[in-house]
Amino acid sequence: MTDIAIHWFRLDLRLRDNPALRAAAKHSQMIPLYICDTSEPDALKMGGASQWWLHQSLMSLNSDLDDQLVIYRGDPEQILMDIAKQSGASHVYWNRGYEPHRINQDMVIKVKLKQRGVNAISHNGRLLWEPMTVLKADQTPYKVFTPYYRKGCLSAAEPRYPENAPEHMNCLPKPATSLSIDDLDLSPDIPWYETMEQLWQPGEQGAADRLSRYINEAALHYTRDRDIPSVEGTSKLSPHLHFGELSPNQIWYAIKDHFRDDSIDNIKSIDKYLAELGWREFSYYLLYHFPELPTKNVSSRFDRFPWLDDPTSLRAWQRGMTGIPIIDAGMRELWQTGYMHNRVRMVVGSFLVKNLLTHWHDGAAWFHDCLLDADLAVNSASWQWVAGSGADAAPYFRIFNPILQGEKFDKDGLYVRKYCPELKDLPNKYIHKPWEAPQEILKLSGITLGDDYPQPIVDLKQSRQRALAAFQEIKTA
DNA sequence: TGAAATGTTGGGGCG
DNA sequence: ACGCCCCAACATTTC
Repeated sequence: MTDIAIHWFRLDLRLRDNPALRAAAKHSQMIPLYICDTSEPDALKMGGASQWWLHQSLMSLNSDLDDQLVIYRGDPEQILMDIAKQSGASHVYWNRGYEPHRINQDMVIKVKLKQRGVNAISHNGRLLWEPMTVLKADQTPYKVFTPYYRKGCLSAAEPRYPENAPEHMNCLPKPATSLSIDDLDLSPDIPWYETMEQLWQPGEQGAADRLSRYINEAALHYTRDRDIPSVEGTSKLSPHLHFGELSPNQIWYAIKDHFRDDSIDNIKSIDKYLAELGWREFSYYLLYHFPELPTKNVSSRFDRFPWLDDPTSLRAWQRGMTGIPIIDAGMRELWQTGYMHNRVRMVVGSFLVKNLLTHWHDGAAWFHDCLLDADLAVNSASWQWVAGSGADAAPYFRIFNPILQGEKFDKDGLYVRKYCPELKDLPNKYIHKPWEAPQEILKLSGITLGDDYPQPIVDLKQSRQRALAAFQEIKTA
């Protein structure tokens, strides 16, 4: 009798610590399968940068699988059904997703496969603590991060220790109908990704390299360096994590094991970093328990918030042409590299939602389009956090002053000068507020405001007042 | 994982 | 020497 299993790769593009893959590999033969899902809702369609990453990551995975990766495009339900039938597979394995449409899709597929006598088995390959297992004493979900993390997660059972890659994978010959990675048409025609190629190495090996570099070079100084965008003070693992090129478990234990015997001073940095993984978990948790997170304000009083709809200022923000250096540097970093430093993400988010009174949906959509690490759960939860409409969100009146943020975290203007080179000759005193520079200094620096670099599109003080006034309108209930 | 406005304190200049 | 004022530095409150 046949003993064939399918492993359905999704956001778990790795061989190591992949529970579903391990389970599939135990069968005498297996089919490693990737499906380019055309049934996804629009809001989830990948932006260009993410597509480029996916292309690279699939290349890497396929190479690790000795060119055995089977690829199709279409509706996963149909494709899985067809392949199971043609191959005679008795089992299908995958790692669970937590996005509402994926939960739904998985449920439907499970039922249909079972109707055909095929076992469908899902594993946890994505989270340290799965959302359905973490509840308050009264069986309702947490709404505040700290108790969620401390009581709900850290005091619960320890996360799974990472597993090795399967020892053997006996892959069924690849069917002739399998597409090639190029057939998926993920790589853009215009090679705008050349900058990204310099900065990133998608795939399981790239993820492992990035993790060990972080552990060896930055982890001990995380609390000191993490807010300084001109310094490599963060791990930059987010795109790798999104595509599942490594699991949070691998990060968690690589760090815990490596710094096991370290002194109390260093533990601060370690715990702070691990808590950031906790925020990622919290985002997935919120999305699971509040499936409308991507579109609906968690705090419903924001439904009445008087957002402005001004395409001109939105576009200035998107293109990094607001006239406020730290904002423009961040938005240009995003556009050029597919990434933005976390501190700057908060500052540009606050600016869009508060100083420009733009709905957080617009910010989330642009980030989703441009980020290599675009992730529905994290992106939605983070924008609601910035906007003040989320669970355990930043209070609305916490409005960042981009000048002060710049002066505090980019003191010498290194970050601004890198992404706004037209400002590079301004002295530090004015690098975060060129409009306050005396004429002669602007002239010496080769800048004509409104020509080489924009005048600020809003007055920071006035727009701050306007935001506070707008917030007053929705304050009751 | 703020910022600005307002309040308080204490050292030093000065009549 | 003393009290008064100024104001920087820090603390608290408010948004």
